[in-house]
Amino acid sequence: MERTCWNLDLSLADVGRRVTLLGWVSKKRNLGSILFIDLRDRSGLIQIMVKDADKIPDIRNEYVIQVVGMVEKRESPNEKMKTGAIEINAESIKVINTAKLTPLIIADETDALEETRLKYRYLDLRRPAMQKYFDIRDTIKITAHRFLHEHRFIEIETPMLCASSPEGAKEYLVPSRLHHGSFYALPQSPQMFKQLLMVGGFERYYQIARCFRDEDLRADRQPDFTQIDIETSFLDQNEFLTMMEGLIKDIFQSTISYEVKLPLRQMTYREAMERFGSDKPDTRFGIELHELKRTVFSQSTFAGFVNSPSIKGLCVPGVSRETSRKVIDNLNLEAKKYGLSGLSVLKCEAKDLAGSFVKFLSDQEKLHLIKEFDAHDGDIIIIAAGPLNRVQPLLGAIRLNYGRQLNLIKPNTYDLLWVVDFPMFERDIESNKMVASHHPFTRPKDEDLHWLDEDPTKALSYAYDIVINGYEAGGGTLRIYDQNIQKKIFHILGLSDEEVKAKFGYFIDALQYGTPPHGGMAFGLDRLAMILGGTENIRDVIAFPKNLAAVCPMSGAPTQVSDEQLNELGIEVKKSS
RNA sequence: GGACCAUUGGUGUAGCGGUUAACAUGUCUCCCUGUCACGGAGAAGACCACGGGUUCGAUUCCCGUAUGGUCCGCCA
Repeated sequence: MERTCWNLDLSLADVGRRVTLLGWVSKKRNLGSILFIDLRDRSGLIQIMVKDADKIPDIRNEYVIQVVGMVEKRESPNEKMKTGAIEINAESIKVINTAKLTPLIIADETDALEETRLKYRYLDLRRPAMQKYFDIRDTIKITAHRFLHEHRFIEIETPMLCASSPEGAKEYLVPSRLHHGSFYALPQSPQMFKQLLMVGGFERYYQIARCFRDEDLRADRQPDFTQIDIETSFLDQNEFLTMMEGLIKDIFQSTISYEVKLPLRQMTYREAMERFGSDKPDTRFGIELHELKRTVFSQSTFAGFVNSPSIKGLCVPGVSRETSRKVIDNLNLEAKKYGLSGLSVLKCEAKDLAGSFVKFLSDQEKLHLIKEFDAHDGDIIIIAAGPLNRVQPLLGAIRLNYGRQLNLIKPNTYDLLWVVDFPMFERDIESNKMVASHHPFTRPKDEDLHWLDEDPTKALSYAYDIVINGYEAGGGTLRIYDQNIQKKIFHILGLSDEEVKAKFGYFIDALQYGTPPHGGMAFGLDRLAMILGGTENIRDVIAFPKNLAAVCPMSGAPTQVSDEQLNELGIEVKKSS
């Protein structure tokens, strides 16, 4: 169609130029015999000025129009607009298409609820704020492509239709029409393929990879999502992390012009859990966790403390007055979520502690607590007791809630760090079996190999997460290439040779033909876009996302299919009552 | 699988055991020559999510269901 440029291509330099613009009517301001139209295209808004409003056709919001006119300097510029110094003096306006009244206001300050926005996503996406998220997302991808290409990576696509693998997240299954009763699985990640590409000799691979996980959703979790998936050969952990830091630095620079200082800090998993109660700590504010079992309460006679393997606490400044009965009830509710019967809240008043729990404390313990936290009047101290793997996450969650509630996190600040040295194994609470913390191909740290025989839970791994502002923005591991160690790991996981063969057969085979030392990671593209775009909702950076019930509010997916389709696939569906 | 919160004109909110259900915004009509969240005047627009209960009376209180959101489990 006839179009001379996009809106934001124009500036004062173009005054006097005759242009033809295309776009949507964003806003109309009719002052009688002068009419203003804000015309929106993908680049942004520009003001159209119509001197003789009677001569133009009836136009309403979101009509698609073509405007022919002269670029003029404005009598009264608008500094808030990028094109605020100029306007288009319209000679003619042509309606290219009309629009129904939209169910939501198409402006950055839309007041529509997310439910409505998702139902009419195609309209929501017209909002400049939304388009900005996708610009950022695109810039991340372009930057990654360029950086990785320059570092001799090659992008290779791996299959979407894969063999089901028994470990890890639940998979989306795709029935086979040609093989009734058999199913493909959509990849949770290209994990095995990328390792096989290392066996295949590519040395440096990447892929902007779609991944699928049939798990319950969260504000930062979608069932289909995108990773910048990376694998390299012949790099040790620090060589690899240094390279990835370069990528992250470039991404921050190109998207938001933020300079990331390198090298990034490394914090061990253990330290992150002990100090912040999270393996993805937001370290932009304090309220750190303190160990109390060995210190303040070493002599405690309180039954709840004596029998607890750990007691930890934190001190929240200045919230004593707001800490009503209801607030304390909610804290206890939070504790129950984490499998603890409750927690203790103490208020610091008149250089002493108050609250229903003080009766269980000796004077010495009270003084010790105040000193431990350097607590002042108006502060509260929250204490949780129980198994460490519940106490720490609980206090970590409470810490984060207060950090947000008290606005302790400065906006537009970025906190990047590596969390390293994850344990190889965890003990599953229900089955008491040993399970791999990451996956069974994660390489144990050289200096921890002896623990595999002595006490596997003490063995740490070459595993690393990049944590940005309290989000796990990516993670990965070095992989095992020594088959003897691999056998030992399977043994610890309680897998027999037959089970290994059945579960990982072709993969284990492949590793026996000269596998290079290798390792990699995957960045969550959606999470990066979310962090850099400044939103806490991953749905904002995904064009057509699913809601928490894994339903697409616009298309209605998943939907029922016809009996013909099912017959062809040899599938019978149980009618749910 | 579990916990909590929400559901009121198109949109977003307020509200209360008895109301003409309020406000903002959007929409429509009229007026307006420099607006830009334009302004002014007026109008239309709501079985207060659904089902049951308590009550003389329920949009309001209670229970259930549905939908949505946040979290725990889960996410090698």
